[in-house]
Amino acid sequence: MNLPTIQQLTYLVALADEGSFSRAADACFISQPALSAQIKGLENRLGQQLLERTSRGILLTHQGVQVVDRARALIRDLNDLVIEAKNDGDDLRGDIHIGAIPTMAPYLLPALVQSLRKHHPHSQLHLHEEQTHDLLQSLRYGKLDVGLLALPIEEPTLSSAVLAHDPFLVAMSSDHRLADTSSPISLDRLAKENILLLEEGHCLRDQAENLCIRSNIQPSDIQATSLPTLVQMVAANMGITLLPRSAAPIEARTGSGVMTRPLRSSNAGRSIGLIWRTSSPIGTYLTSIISDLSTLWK
Amino acid sequence: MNLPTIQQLTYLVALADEGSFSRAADACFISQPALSAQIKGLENRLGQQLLERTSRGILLTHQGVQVVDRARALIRDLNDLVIEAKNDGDDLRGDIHIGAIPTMAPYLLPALVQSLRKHHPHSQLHLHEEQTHDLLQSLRYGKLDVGLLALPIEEPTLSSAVLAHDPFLVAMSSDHRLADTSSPISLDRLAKENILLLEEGHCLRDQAENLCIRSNIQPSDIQATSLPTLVQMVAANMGITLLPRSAAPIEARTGSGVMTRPLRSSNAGRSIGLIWRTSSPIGTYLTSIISDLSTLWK
DNA sequence: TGGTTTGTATAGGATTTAGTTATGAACCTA
DNA sequence: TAGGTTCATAACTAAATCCTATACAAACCA
Repeated sequence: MNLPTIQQLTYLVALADEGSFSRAADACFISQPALSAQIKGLENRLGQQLLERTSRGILLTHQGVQVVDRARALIRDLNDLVIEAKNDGDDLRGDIHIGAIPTMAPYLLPALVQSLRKHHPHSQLHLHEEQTHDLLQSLRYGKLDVGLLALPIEEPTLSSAVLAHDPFLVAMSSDHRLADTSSPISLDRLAKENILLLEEGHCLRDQAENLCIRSNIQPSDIQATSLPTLVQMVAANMGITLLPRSAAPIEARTGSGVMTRPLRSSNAGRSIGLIWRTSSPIGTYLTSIISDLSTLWK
Repeated sequence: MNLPTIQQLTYLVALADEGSFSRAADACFISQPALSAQIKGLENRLGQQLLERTSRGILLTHQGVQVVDRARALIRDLNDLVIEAKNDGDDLRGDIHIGAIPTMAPYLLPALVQSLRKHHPHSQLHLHEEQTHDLLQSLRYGKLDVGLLALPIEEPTLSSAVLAHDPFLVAMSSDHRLADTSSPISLDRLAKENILLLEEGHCLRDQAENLCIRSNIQPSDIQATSLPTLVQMVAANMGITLLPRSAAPIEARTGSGVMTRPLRSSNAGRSIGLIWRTSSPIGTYLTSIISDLSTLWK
């Protein structure tokens, strides 16, 4: 079915208000014949005579009155739609789905959430914890809007920004023989130690493993399913591990039975970054978040 | 402000429903580039990105969801408007203003009203009593939709139809010396009588007066303000008068003190007719009324 | 890894729609 | 009867809309 145009309805309303074709045409800033043609078109589409043309102006038929009433409401609603849509511009609204990898979520998400809530108080945040691979997939499919993970990630459809560098610390039980001081320790000293790693799938595992390989260190074949578990194993003196500095305040807090020492003359670690679809408008709104967090985590 | 088009909103809704430009374009029976262009235009008008274009289809932004919701409602309302307007075709609806001249209203309006209510039960009838001149003016200005009056009336913007012929009867007091029989009476016999007429302004007066002049009869200079008054004067034996046959059943009913005799070999009288603006759609609906009444009053 | 499918965007041209001015006929008013 | 209304019509122009063809990117699949 061929629907009437909003324009036609607008003209009809003007015609009803002004009471004559010529005045209505002036009010609409178009010529009188143009208005005549549009009204005629509207009457044709509706299959109804909406008004009587008299020598003195116009008279609305009963159908005309009905249509004008509804048209007014319709135009008002359409205006509302536009206003509403235009207002919706200064901050993000609605649901934002945030994903974070498990080795970052507990330690870094709180600050991200805080910053987002500060800048975009009208949005509802939803938090998800996924490993990098799944997180990227969810991002591509629109299940997530932003991801917090380790960079670099090179993907044509995704954009990312580094927030901070997250150096690795050596974590060991407080009883461990290397725990006599908290001064930097060189990588060589770890060669004889039993190095515990996370299980496959965690990008942190890959990063730590790579570091070991590059330093000719053979890691243990015991694998932990999560960072807290890993730290528990360290606390139980089953070995030592490489712990991101960002996790230390929580995992190696005083009383945890675990202590950390930085690596000497090495900036081994991971990059903490945000990632999002390039096509998503969220990119625009993330700049302030990024500057917030990179300051905080400097 | 440049409002979005209903078409653009329709396309947006289709896009939201189908999830991809190509499928939505198919559903709308247009090409995919055409749809792309329209959606782009809509986004421009709203100043908002409504959706993300991904390699796999589309994702609605938060603004997109909002706009789609409102757009659905708008399209539904517009459809309602069309359906409502189209349905409004089989019978008349709403207010119909009917005017009748005072010498017809009491006797003929009831049947007209009955017929209108039968054929157009959804309309509200409003009755007005005006003399011909004012009635025609009200008709032209749209204050009335139909008039019941004496024809012929030749006006370029008005159409009319004759319903019946309404012959004049001679009305006299039952005590009158002509009241000895109810057989036809010739015009000549009235020459010596005192003929009472209505006051100026009533078309019935003009018609009766013309008949008198043509027949060389001098009417009385006493004038009645209304037909019932005139009949009262006749009953009081102040003279006789010419009474339309349509008024007789009421004005000269048994017990009224008045009786009537037809005119011999004369079809003097008036034509009962309907009149309306040619430009008014009511003309279409009047045909059945006209056939009703012309049968009834044959 | 290369071909196919499935997405969207862009370019150029045809068509339709909406607008213009000019003009005309009917009517009101002075 | 002249002049100013009214709306309608005609002929033309401008712009919006849509088409086909093409490009290009990503996902899929053998």
